[in-house]
Amino acid sequence: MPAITLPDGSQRNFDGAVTGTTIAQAIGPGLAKAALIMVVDGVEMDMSREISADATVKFITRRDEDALELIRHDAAHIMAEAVQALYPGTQVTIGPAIENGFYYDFYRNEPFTPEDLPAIEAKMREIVAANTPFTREVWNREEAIEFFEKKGERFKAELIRDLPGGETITIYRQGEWLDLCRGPHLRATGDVGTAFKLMKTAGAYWRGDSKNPMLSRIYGTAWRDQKELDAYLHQLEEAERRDHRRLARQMDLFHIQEEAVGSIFWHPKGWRLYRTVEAYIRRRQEEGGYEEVRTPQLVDRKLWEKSGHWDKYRKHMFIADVVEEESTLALKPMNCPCHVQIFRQGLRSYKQLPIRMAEFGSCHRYEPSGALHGIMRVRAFTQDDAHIFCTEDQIADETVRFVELLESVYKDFGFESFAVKFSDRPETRAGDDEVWDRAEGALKAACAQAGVEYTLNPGEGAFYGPKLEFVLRDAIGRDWQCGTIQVDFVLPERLDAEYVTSESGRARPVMLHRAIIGSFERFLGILIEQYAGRFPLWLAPTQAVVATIVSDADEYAQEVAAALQKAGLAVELDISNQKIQAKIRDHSLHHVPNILVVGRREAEERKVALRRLGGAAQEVMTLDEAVAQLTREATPPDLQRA
RNA sequence: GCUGUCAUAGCUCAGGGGUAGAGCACUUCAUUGGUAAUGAAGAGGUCCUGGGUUCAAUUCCCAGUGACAGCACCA
Repeated sequence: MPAITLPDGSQRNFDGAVTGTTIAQAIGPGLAKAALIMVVDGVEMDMSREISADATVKFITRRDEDALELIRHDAAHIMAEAVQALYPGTQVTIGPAIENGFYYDFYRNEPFTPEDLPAIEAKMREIVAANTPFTREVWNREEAIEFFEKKGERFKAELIRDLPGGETITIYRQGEWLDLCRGPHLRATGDVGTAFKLMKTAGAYWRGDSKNPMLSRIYGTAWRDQKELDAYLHQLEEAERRDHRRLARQMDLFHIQEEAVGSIFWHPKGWRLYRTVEAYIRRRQEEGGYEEVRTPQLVDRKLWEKSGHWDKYRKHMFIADVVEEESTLALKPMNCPCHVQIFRQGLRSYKQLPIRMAEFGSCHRYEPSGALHGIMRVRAFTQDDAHIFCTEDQIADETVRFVELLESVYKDFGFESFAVKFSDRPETRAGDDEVWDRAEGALKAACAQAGVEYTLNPGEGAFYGPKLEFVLRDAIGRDWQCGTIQVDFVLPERLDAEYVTSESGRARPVMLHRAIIGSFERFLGILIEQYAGRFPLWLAPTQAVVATIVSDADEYAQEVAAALQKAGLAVELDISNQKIQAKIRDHSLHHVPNILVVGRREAEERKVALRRLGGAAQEVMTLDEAVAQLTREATPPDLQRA
């Protein structure tokens, strides 16, 4: 006699076991029609499942956000059925719901191409229209393996074989077609609805391992209704407009070309943006007790051998052989070994710690060609790198200080929210477990002290220590690691860094590797997308354009531009033979934040008509006022606070 | 690196076995205008590179390079 408690607190009693469908019907015909799935004591279950004990039950309908994942998961199944119907011999593997949609990985000699998608999508719509019920079956493990092997589905068989011993093996059937699946599922294929679309094909390794065969993946998107789907597709188009590669061309910030793949040619405007960010970070770090250094680009392989990088990353290093000598140099892929060399000059005392050594370090890494992405992932980049040499006791305080600085910097750049990941020991690593226990423990304690909430990223730490990653998201929804802090007990040992203790003994410092923005290239890419090119004034590559209405005002316009330039603003002069409308349009399209319009009237009165980007109104003021106002507005946020 | 797609004017793109086009940008001329496109004329191409097929290749085939998407990688 199960008593079912509903979300509103009310209870209903049934004689004997009941299905979700029965409960929903008892509550009302509307719910019975709408309920896609039930949640029993927090566990999602098919509507057809029976409940025989007391339980708390709620139902998920199309109105619930939670329905999205179910719809997407079912859409993946339906896609798999469609594919196998159209392309016999294709093997199924896995097909989960993901953010905004779903995918399914297939094994097939001929990979799927975009041309295949319309037919598959059409077949899917047929299956949805048929509204075939999903039914759940519990199978015996051995029989399931045998069944799939007989069918030639070796990937499925492997999946079942690898399921943990006690796991119930469930099969979901939709008409003739069936798949191994944990469930739960919607009631029938029709519940998926019609708001879905197949998006693209791609290769993906079986079980995410490049040693395994490559599968053919099809991505789709699915939503609760057409409106949501349209909104999503529209959002994708908008994101494309924010793409930093496109904006860089449009705004003349930088370019990349074949002769220097993965390296950036910074144009004057892009470089100005770069220097503005660099100057800002330099000020913030000086204020934060860092000392800036500069270390060599080319360093003998002996140092990389000692640090362990040669062993692990040699394939990703640019090597320079010297004909005249018997030496092999490498372009530095990172700065830490060099910073240790500075630390090692002379005797260090415990009284000097912590030492915060910063460098805008230019690094080169031979990134795999497929990893390159605009300015976000390159082969030559500059980090806002620093290493904090400190004692074990100082780790927590230094981490707190760092996190505070990072949060303040991100806020100044307009990033209010970002993800934090804690990456712990990887499989191949330097240092024994005791050292890793200490390093991970110290970093966790520091997080607690700093009030940092993170998600765990198991096994993703650096080879020498655990790390916190600060992740920002680009316009297309891709996540990028920018900031990081890493606890390292290993390199000081390998590179023999030590200091004199209060007892006049010798001890190893701990190294904290840390970066706030990470690489300038990546951060600027994200910054461009974040603002869609419409930067706040202090970051704008062109802060103002002086545009004339008539050529009689040319001379005065030059004077205005000179005055702004003298005040430190990035200003351009437009005395071209164009109508003012055309000039406004042109500079607005290039996201110039301020246009100072001068005509005969302004020239006579020594005024300017200031027009803000996107605004229709203009404000007439004297030249002096304009200079003062724009200078004030263009002051970087840290200097405004000072 | 792997799988797929793509590569034509500065940019965005159309085209197609018989040496090529549009819009924007650019140059020149006319126009001196009041807040998101003044008009006209002109210039601009090794159709990514190298092979092959063909009477003929920018177009078809093969290879390379690069870009894009995803996967793998990311000290």
